[in-house]
Amino acid sequence: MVNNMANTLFPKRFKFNKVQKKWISYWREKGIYDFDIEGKGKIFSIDTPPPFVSGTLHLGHVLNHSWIDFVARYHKMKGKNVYFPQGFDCHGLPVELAVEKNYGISKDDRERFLEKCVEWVEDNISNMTKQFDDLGYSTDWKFTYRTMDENYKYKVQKSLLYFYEKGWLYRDKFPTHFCVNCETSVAKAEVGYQEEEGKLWYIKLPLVGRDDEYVTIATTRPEMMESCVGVFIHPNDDRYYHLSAAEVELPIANRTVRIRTDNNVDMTFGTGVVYCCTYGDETDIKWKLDYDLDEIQIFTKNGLMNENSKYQELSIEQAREKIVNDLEVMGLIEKIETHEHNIIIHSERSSCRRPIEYLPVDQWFINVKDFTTEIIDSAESMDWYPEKHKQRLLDWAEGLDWNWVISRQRVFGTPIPFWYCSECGQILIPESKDLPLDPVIESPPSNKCPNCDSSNIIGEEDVCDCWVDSSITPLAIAKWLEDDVFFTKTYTNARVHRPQGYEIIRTWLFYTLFRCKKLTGKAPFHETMINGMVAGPDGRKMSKSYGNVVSPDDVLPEYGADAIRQWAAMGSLGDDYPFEYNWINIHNKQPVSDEKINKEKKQLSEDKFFKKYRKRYDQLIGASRFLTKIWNAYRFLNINLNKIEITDINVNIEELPPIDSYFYSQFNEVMAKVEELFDNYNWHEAFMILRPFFWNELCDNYIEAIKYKFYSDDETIRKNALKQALTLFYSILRIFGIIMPFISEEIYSILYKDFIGLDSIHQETWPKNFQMISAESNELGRHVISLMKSLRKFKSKLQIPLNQEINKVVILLKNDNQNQMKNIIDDIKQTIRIKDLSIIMTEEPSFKAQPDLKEVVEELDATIFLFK
RNA sequence: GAGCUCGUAGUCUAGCUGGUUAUGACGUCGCGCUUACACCGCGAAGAUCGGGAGUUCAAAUCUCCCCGAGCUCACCA
Repeated sequence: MVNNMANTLFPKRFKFNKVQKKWISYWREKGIYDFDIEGKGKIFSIDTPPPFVSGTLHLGHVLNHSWIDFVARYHKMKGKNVYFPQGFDCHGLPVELAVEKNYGISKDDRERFLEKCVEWVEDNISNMTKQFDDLGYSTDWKFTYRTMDENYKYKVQKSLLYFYEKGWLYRDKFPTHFCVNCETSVAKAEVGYQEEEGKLWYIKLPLVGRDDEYVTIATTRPEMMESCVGVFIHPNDDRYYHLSAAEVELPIANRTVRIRTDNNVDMTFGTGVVYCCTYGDETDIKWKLDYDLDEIQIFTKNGLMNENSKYQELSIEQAREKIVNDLEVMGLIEKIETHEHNIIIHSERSSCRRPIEYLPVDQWFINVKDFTTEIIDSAESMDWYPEKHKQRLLDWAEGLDWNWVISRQRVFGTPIPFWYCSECGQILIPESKDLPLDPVIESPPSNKCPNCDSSNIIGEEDVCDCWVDSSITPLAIAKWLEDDVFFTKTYTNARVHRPQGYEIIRTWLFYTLFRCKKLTGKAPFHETMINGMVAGPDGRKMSKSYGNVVSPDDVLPEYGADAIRQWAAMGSLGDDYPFEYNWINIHNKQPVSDEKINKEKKQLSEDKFFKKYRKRYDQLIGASRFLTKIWNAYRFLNINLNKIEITDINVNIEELPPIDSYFYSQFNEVMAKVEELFDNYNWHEAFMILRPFFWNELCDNYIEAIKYKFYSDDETIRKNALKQALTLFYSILRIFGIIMPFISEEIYSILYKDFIGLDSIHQETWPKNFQMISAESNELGRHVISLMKSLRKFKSKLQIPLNQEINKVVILLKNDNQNQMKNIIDDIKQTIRIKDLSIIMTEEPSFKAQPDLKEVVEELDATIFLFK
């Protein structure tokens, strides 16, 4: 009866599906992961990456956030008061696109559009929150944030106001990537390059004051002639040395411009002479700034020539044709070559893919350039795990030469909370108490421009770059501007940890270091843990276009969170990590080559294909097996707990038998290593130690060596053996809780809760070393285990089944005290199954019959004689 | 094109402040149901550490070159 009960509680396999849901709600009800600011221990704050609200987590998130959860659980166990909130990054173009597509609402219907954006984001957040829970994520949701919340926007806008008052935020006309087809400026991330067969025109420009002398430039954009503001040659170019300060006449424009020298000119391209226009490319922009050149804009926002051009009203393409024609008539075209080049296009919108122009438009900027040394200092003062990624940030900071354009011509984002005078450009700032606000809706503090008295005051329509939002996450979670006490405790006086991927070191980490330092005077982080990218089985980053994507939803239902978290723990710090799978034939379970799979994918219908083939996730299979192993080890203890009545699991360490002494001290050693590795966030190596220790030592050797005592006639032996095993297994279970929270909790609730009394194993502390283990006993235990391993090996060699009894074994030991060995004869006899075992210290004995095996075990200085 | 990181058995991975038979996992092979676990136990095979050169008594480990991968930046008139 008792046994049946035990079996229903403890089936042969760990049924994670039933268990996970139960514990997720239990943890929430009991407030197991609640943060208590008055709690014990120094506060350790984790500034987790807010995922963009795409609606679903991918394996990259799983890796990243599993590690973060390890950090949180580990530090909590080590006695820190861990503050572990999780937020969401809400703003972004994909939201706008989704709303346009799914609801068919246009951006122009601003109010309704924004409403739908919020609605869409909220749906996605609820789904992603569930996914985090399913992963066993130990965040305290009461402290979550969303960058679209009024409260969050308030902080962002307040930070902008502060930056403006300090003079670090300014509005300026600056060339931006502009799609004249979509009539909007676009972020750098939205443009790409496309190879195209173009032409290179060689155009003669007459030199001023020298009759019939020309200099020839090569250009792919002849239509930009009228916007030319300078001509450049390389300072070391002997061919043009004499022209260094000359002036050229611009045909059609009828202006003259100077020739200048600059190292950025490629002498080998074209003629080695290039003209600088408003704006052909980023070099043009750089030169404009470096040499303070004029700005002559000739394009309109919808891709036509403007009033500064003689070709006004023509499209850019038409103008090009016309100009080339006119130049030809003037005899100024030297030659035309065909030319392969990459043109910059609006690549992120597949329906557009038209060329991008650099148009000067009014933009908001944050001055970063002047603060790079401070950022570098902040980065240098942090502990980096691993160290190697620090270089990424330093290189970026040192090489930065432009300020940060923070305005985006979008709708769903944090509004830039200013107004400006359309006459004179005067900025009107809001009052702090009115934040957060949308200047498009709210009226300005004054209806007249304080500078020029104009009444054309316009609310800024642009919204912030998402990094403006996310670069204050450490402040937002610390209730900056909201609760001074909380802020001091969780930011100023806390140890603040920043976990993230290396791909956003130059953005998120960089901007956060900068902004938080400027806003609070204190560098935000003490340490950062950097994870790599999750790759597909082909080693390439997971991407739909490579067809190597695995979604957590593909694997979580089949393997469970504890298995996926083990996969995460096996990734090495700071490096890319592949998620392995092989295609197998469902019928014969044999692996199938990629070529065959690709062929079959094309030939078979999707339905048929998935009936025939499936992916096999070897890493997860390995992880599941470990869970089964853990499960059965505790199941075995539980079976015996149901037979042997004990009221506590206290053990007297000093009086542990040899085998227990040995494994208890092994545990101490393993824990010391694991602790050091965890301290360095080296999950991978720690797990590589824990897994074999548990499996090969505690299960295969320890349990096997003591299990016979569970059936002893002596009640004290039975009870002590069980208590000793339960205690040791409990210590390691607590650590498993960090990586595998569900199975640990389940086992705890069945086996240990009555003895320990805590609501959850996740309230436990890091196990202390077992003190006072007898060194002598430990050493003896080591010998016993070693002898057992050898004897098993011999049994295998002689092909004797493990359950078959050996008639006689004589062990000749040179170095040991025979009296001690007497204590362990029973251990060996019972575990290895030997009828007649003797341990002797004399010289080599002689036997009537030849032993079936005689082996020397060097490390023990022992000789073993075995008679089947 | 530039910078950074990486390239170890069939697959993934440890070691990489130079010095034992290069670690572990999955897979493979042989044998086996020890009062838990066959998703298991015992044992075995399998890597000249991407290629080449150099430094050294000694290199997976340091230096240089080449090849390949990933990320970031630039893609030029």
